[in-house]
Amino acid sequence: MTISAENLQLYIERIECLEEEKATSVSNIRDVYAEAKGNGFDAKIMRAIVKLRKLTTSEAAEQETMIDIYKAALGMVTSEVNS
Amino acid sequence: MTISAENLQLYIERIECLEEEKATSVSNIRDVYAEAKGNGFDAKIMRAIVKLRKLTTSEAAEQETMIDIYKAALGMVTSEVNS
Amino acid sequence: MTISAENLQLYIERIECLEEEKATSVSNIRDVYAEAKGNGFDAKIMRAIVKLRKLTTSEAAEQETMIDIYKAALGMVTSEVNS
Amino acid sequence: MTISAENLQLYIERIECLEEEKATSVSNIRDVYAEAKGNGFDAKIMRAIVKLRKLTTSEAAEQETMIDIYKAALGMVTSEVNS
DNA sequence: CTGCCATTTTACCGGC
DNA sequence: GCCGGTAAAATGGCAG
Repeated sequence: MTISAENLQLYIERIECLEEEKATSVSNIRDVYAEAKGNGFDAKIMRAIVKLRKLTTSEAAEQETMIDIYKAALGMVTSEVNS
Repeated sequence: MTISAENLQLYIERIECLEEEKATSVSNIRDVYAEAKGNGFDAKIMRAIVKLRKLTTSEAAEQETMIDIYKAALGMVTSEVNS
Repeated sequence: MTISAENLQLYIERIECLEEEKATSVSNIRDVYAEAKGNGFDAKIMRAIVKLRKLTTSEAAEQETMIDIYKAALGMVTSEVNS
Repeated sequence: MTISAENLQLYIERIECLEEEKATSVSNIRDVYAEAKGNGFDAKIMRAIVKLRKLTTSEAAEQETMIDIYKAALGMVTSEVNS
């Protein structure tokens, strides 16, 4: 046999373990939403809030990227716009 | 009424914490695939394997069966559906 | 045979035809970028511009959705913020 | 230098036009799947079929072989790798 | 050839 | 309980 079965086995096991961890987190998140809902909160709105707070962060990075690109674009133009 | 902004705050925080956990797991999973790849394994195939092991035997079989039926209907090799 | 092979055949063919169309468009898009690049333009920047112009439209809808959700949220609060 | 904003404009417009074409195709494809589903076909399986038909026979076989090898390495049923 | 980005597919969640 | 839409994951394609 040419592929090292042992190593493969170990990788697969590590992955499956991590996936279990992940599944637990997902499950817990669902539980919190459910609990909140049980106390009168609207899950949809909560999701929107969570999403928004994520975006506020990651969107900044995105904007930065865009700005960098446009800086580059401004260096590029050499343009004859009014031709 | 006792539904309070404070409670909402707490729920949001719990969720965000759990999402961070989840993100960590996801990141770790990616790392393991990357490491495996670095040692000559094929990540795509590994993903297929992990998925297979998740499926119960009957589910996997059922899906296969369906695909075979459709293939047969289209005259794509394999088996005799109309026997 | 229990699934109507003919209908299936037809659906598959229609899909494959449409996919071909789509592939042609994709290919043409690539060609335009390549041509532009050949004339000194930076494809990356062009992609950013195209993306931006798309976002400006579809992001408006997204924002609307968010606003609606928050309107609903404001209707919901009944809040005791200062408890 | 002749690289002009006007040319850029034209390229962008051509791209946007082609992207619209592409979007139409994508939309039509979705519609066909929806119609098929409405007539009792399983869209997921149909997608699998379309994908299969794209793959050359040899590619499909190769992938299958790889999966079997990995499965064998993990002691997951099927075949004898080390023969 | 590797890493990144876009697209596509899958799974989840909320509504009917 | 199912369906539709929405978000996450995975695959594939492109540039460097």
